[in-house]
Amino acid sequence: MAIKSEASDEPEILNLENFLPYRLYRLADAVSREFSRIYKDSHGLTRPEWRTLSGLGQHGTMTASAIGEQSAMHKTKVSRAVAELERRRWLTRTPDENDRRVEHLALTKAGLAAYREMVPLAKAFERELLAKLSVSEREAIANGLAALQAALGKG
Amino acid sequence: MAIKSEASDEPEILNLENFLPYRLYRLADAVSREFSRIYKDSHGLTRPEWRTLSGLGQHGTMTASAIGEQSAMHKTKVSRAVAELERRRWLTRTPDENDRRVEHLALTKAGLAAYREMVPLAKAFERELLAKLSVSEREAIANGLAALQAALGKG
DNA sequence: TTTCGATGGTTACAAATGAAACCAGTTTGG
DNA sequence: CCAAACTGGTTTCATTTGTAACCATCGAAA
Repeated sequence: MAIKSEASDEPEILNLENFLPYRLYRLADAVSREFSRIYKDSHGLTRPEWRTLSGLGQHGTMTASAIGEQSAMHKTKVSRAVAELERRRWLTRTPDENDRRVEHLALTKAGLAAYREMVPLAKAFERELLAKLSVSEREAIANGLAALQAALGKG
Repeated sequence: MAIKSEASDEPEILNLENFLPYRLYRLADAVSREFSRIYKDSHGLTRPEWRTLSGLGQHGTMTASAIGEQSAMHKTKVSRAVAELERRRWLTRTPDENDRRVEHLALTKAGLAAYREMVPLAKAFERELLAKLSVSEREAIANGLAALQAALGKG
C-alpha cells in the first residue's frame, strides 16, 4: 500500500491523517511518551537527561559535543542535561589536557548503576512493542525508517 | 576485539542509534522541523496552529474537542491555537444551539485563503520527500507505520 | 428539584525549549 | 606575533509545553 494521501480526489484539501510528517510525528510522540515512563517515573529524568545517560553508558566517555551529535540534541539541551546529571552525582567532568575548552564526561558508579537498571527495561519495552508486529511488518518498519533516514541525510 | 563496537549483543548496553523509540523520534523531529518552515516561516504559525488550521480546512466545521481528537493534541494546545487563529481573524466561533458549552469553529475567508495557499506546499513537501525513496521503500514505510500505529492502538 | 459526576473549554503556574548572546580558549592568516 | 574567525560550552530571555485546577454547563439518578 503506497502513501496515496494526496493523490486524493480533492486537490486543495490535505488529508492530515495520511500526511507523512504528521503520521510520523504522532507515532513518535506516542511511542516516546510511553517509553518516557521508564526514565521519568522511576528517576524523574527528562528526555535529554536520559539520552545523555544512555550515550555515556554506551560509550564510556564522551565530550558534550559528541553527546550532542550522537543523540541529535542541541548543545544547550546537552549542557543542561549534563549539569543536572552532575548535580545528581551521576557523572563527572574531566578537563582535557590539550584543549582547555573541552571536558570529558563519564558516569559515576551511581550513574552507571542507574543506567544498568534501565537498560533491560528499555530493551523489554522495544521487544514488547515489536512483538505486536509480524515478521514482515518488523522488516517494513526497519527498512522504511532506514530509507527515510538515508533520504534525509542526503538532503 | 574492538573496544566498544556495535555491541547490541552485549546485554547491558543499549545501542541508542538502533533503538526504535529514538530512531522514530529523531526522524519525526527532523522531518517535522523541515516541514515547519512551510507554516512557520511564511505565516509564523506554531505546529498546533497549523494542525488546527489544517483540520478545519479539511473538515469545514469542528468543535475544539474534535480538533483535538483528529490531530492528537491536548485540549490546552487546541484552546490556545484556536485563540490565536481567532485573534488573526482566521476562524470564527459559533455557539451550539443545544449545548452551550460547545462552540463550532470554522475558517474565515482569510483563514481559508491561508490554508489553500499552504496545502500545495505541504503536498509538494511530502512528494519530494517520498521521491527520494524507491517504490519498495515507500511501501515499507507506509506498511511499517501503519503496523506500528495499529499495534499501539490495540494497547 | 437537587445533587453529583462527567464534559467542553479556559486559565494559572511551573518546567522544558530554542535562539541568540556570551565567555573562554584555540586556530588561522597576514 | 596579533587580530579575526572559530569552537566548546554556558547563560539569558522569550516562547512553548504539560499538569492541574478551574468554570460553566449538561445528564442522570435520587
